[in-house]
Amino acid sequence: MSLDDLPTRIPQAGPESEPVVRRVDRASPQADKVTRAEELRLQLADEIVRGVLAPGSGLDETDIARRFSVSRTPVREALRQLVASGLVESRAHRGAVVAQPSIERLTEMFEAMAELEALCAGLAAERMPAAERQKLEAIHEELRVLSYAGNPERFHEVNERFHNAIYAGSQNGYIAEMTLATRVRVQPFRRAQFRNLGRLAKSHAEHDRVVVAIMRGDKAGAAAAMRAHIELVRGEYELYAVSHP
Amino acid sequence: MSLDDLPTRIPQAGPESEPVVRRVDRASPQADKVTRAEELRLQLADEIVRGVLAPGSGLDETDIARRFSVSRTPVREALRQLVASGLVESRAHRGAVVAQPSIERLTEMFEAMAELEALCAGLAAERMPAAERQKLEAIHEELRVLSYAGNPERFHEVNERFHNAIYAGSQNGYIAEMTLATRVRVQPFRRAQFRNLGRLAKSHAEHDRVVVAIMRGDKAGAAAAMRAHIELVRGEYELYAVSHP
DNA sequence: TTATGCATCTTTGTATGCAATTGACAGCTC
DNA sequence: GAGCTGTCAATTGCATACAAAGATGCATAA
Repeated sequence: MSLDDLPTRIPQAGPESEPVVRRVDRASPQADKVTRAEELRLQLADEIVRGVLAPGSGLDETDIARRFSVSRTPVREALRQLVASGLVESRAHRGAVVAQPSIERLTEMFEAMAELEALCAGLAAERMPAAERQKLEAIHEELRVLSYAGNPERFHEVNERFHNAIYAGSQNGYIAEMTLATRVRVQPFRRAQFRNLGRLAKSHAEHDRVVVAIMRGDKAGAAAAMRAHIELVRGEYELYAVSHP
Repeated sequence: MSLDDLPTRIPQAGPESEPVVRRVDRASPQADKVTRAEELRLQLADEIVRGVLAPGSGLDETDIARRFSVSRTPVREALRQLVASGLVESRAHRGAVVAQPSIERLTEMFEAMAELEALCAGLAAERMPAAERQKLEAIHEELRVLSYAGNPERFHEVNERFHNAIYAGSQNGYIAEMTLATRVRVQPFRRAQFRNLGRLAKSHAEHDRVVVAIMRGDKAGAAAAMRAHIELVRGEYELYAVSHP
């Protein structure tokens, strides 16, 4: 599963400042895929992850084709790739819908995410280069400020950078991609999370334990702290799921 | 990423004996997809995993279409899905080839596999129901016999069942699928592994530590033993990779 | 009134033709 | 002779037409 081109990218260790603003982030060594199918896939994935297309929504090939002014062929290819990535489900001759996992499945996905993120945190504690550690601390500090400011959207954005930095810290691109893919798949079901403002400060406190452990090179501690963090996040979700059945 | 339909299936906890022999194992609740694209995908995936299509082989749409007596459309869809699953790589307008990861990438994948299998083993030690534990022991015993008999093909087959039983033992379908997907992706690069006959007995000895720990409910021990096992497997691979550059 | 079967209709699956992009090779210039 | 450029062939990407499989709704019978 190549996740090089999922909506959210894992920042690499290279220079932070990008000289040019591009419509789509295409810094990966793997060259651009400027096909319509690819653009559609990115667009649809983005809409699913951002909640514009709610879980369960029907994805009519003809509708989508009309909407983007292309034929059904690239739409079909995009949908197939989304099916493979788990964001979309489809059955032969019965159309495709935005994936709507069962509660049991979501529980499994959260458990997997906790374990994967814990793995990344543990590996990061062992291996993360000094420069990356400093950047992680900087992001963490940014989150501290934002947790006071109480801006959920911005917090969410920087929070993603925080987690991505830890994925990259594992120094294992494959594990980082799996972890990100799991996060992306869970994303549609945790949108409203940071609406709860008290959550921001709590989240920062949990992050703090993770960062301290990583800085200290404490593998087990970092893994445990991250696992706890994700499990608390999952707890918040359950409240949400129950109140919105 | 839905792996419900990868060439190798994770056996569930249900009754072992299947009353009817089917061409393709389709016991999943998710109904059959009897489209040509789907058949092609399974067929091609199988050929890649079995080594019939070597890494780096070109996958010409027209050739494949002729070979299977279909049009290019289902071929394209099958290839797209294989790209998404990681077994195939493709660049726009330049065709598709069987995935040929770099040594670095393969190292990452093996590390991921070690961690995922260790995770499964640990969870299995905690959660596996008694009936499944007994089946695991039975498979382990089967492997013991086969390690004497020295039949690499059969050993390989039962070995897969052994690992699949542990994936299922995690009681987490999502983690089991990720682990299996990783195994499948690595598969083309470890074909010749059990040619080395001495490896069979060693493998069984390593498995033994895993099984004992699982039976004892020793989470950490099971994880550690499995991690060690996979890392040894990786060691064997490196020898193979070096001698066949 | 309800259930069942048939007809039709919508939607997806497949085939095929054309357009666009790429990589190579030949010919030209320096 | 080396390097560049333009043209060409091969292959993929996209569009459209047609076929097939579910879904829907109505009619009819119990």
